[in-house]
Amino acid sequence: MTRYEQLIFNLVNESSSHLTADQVLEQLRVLCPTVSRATVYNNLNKLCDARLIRKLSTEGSPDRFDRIEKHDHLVCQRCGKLADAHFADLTQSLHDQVGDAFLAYDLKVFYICPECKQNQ
Amino acid sequence: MTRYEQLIFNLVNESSSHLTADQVLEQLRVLCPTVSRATVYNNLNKLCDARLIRKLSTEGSPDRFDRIEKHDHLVCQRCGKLADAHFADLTQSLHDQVGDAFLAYDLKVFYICPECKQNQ
DNA sequence: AATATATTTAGACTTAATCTAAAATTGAAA
DNA sequence: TTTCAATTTTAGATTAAGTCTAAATATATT
Repeated sequence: MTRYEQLIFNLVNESSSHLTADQVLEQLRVLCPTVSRATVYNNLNKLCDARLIRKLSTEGSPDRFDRIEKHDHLVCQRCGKLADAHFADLTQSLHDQVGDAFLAYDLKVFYICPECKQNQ
Repeated sequence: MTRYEQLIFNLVNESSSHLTADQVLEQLRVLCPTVSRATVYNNLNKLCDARLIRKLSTEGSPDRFDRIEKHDHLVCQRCGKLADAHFADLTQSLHDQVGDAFLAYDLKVFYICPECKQNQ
């Protein structure tokens, strides 16, 4: 693992906030002020390919990067904010239904987050 | 409902292939050769806001639009192709876990599609 | 028919992400 | 170590998806 790969892996894993590539760049520049945007994308993609982190495509906002550890997400329908959640595990059930071709799943639960509920 | 709203609603509902905005435009131009890209986006977004269709954010490809009727998706990890699927319904269970804030959910199941399995 | 409201249009603009080709770094072999 | 190949980084250009703008057109209301 290269230095940047390690640093970016750590940033994504230590953050609880599903960083965008831009936010990773911003954080990384604290330590390495000259690092380029392309390096951030290169390494984020490499880490995704290696399944060391995962990419979350969220509607209407740039992709976000998340730790690989299995968990689900709550997505606020109003403000778009993401929150981690742990719902009942579907792996076994889906594996049974899909067969050996099954790899993984992604469950997004849409709701109105407490802050938006308050301000409505 | 305006004429274009209706036409676009029909296209999305009659297609089994999760059309992108560009594909909707292409289809629509068969009937209305002068329709503009902005009109397609305007109406797709209006239909989404009205919950008459839904948007699928898929990683690495443009957003796709789908009928609203409840169903899940299989996503090929290799080629990215989407296929419809019906897995056990989670609505009740999620509603119980999330409470009244719950709105809906989106389940994507990653796998290797039969064609990719063949060619590997 | 007159007027207000909503929709459409073409094209400019924005944003996210990728690509490019040169420079810098790393690592292995001699 | 020096040499050479392979990898990584860089800055900036490019691409692609989607939004925005403001004028023109169409629709609805009185």
